Amino acid sequence: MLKLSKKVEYGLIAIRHMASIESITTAKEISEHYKLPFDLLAKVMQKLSKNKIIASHQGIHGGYKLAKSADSISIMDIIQTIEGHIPGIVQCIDEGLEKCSIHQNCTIRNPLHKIQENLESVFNNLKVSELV
Amino acid sequence: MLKLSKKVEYGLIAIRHMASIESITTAKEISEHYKLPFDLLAKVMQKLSKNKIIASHQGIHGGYKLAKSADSISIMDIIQTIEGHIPGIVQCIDEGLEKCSIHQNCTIRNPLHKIQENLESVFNNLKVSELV
DNA sequence: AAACTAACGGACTTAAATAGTCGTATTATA
DNA sequence: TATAATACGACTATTTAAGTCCGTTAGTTT
Ligand code: SF4
Ligand code: SF4
Repeated sequence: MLKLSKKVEYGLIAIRHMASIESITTAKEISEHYKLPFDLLAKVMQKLSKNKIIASHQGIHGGYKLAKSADSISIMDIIQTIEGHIPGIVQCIDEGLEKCSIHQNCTIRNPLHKIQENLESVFNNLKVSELV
Repeated sequence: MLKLSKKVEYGLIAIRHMASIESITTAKEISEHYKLPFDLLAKVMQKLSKNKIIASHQGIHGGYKLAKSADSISIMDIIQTIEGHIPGIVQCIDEGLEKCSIHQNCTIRNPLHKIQENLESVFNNLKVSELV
């Protein structure tokens, strides 16, 4: 409950790595350096690349590097990219109100949505450049 | 990811219900009123009772009511009671550093622990009396 | 004392989300 | 043309969450 996924952790580690070096790097390099499962990391980096957070170069001396400055990438950008959406702490935020079978009797929605806002601002305000 | 469990939601609904009325109420009453699965709700309430957040009375006119004032119960109290522990956003908080297979190479631990602190204070500072 | 009703508690099953793997295609370079 | 990298989709396995079942215990009322 309330746990970040490993994919997000791997993404954060990879992004932080790229932010700390200047040159291009590869998924293999990162997976070996940090002992991360290669296939999983590779897919995470592909998503980050697709969303223009990192830039990719195929071919024999290819790899990845940051596509923007470290202080313009928020943790939420990374989470949203990897998970596909902003994570909600309750079903009605993720899937819409109607999807929750008890929404007509729900008395806790408003306060939980306030908590959600707090949570989002925490992840929005923390930038990659502050990952120290 | 980052989602509250239904057990916690059910607990919050039940607690809020008890906070809004004066008299004793039963698990059956709440489960019917809010259309919650009885067995699951019952176990949640038993945990809340065991941790002295609500008081139980067995027997034919028994039931539950709050054991303390609504402004002295935090959302974290409820979460901690139902989940059995304070939830950590990463493995090393829940299970200890050694349990994470990559902890020796982890570069993101410190900032994530900061986020954890933020998160905890949000849940600690919100009281049942503010569930509106 | 018997019947009733509500809390108590453990074991179990099912469903869903997460984590990890595999195979293959594409692309750029040397 | 061989090589090394990204790119993608399908698949399996593991873990967690959700829900159910069944029997027990304990007060109340008749
Ligand atoms: S119970 Fe209320 S807060 Fe939870 S998902 Fe349903 S509507 Fe949203
Ligand atoms: S990767 Fe780092 S932050 Fe995540 S659980 Fe392991 S030690 Fe903790």
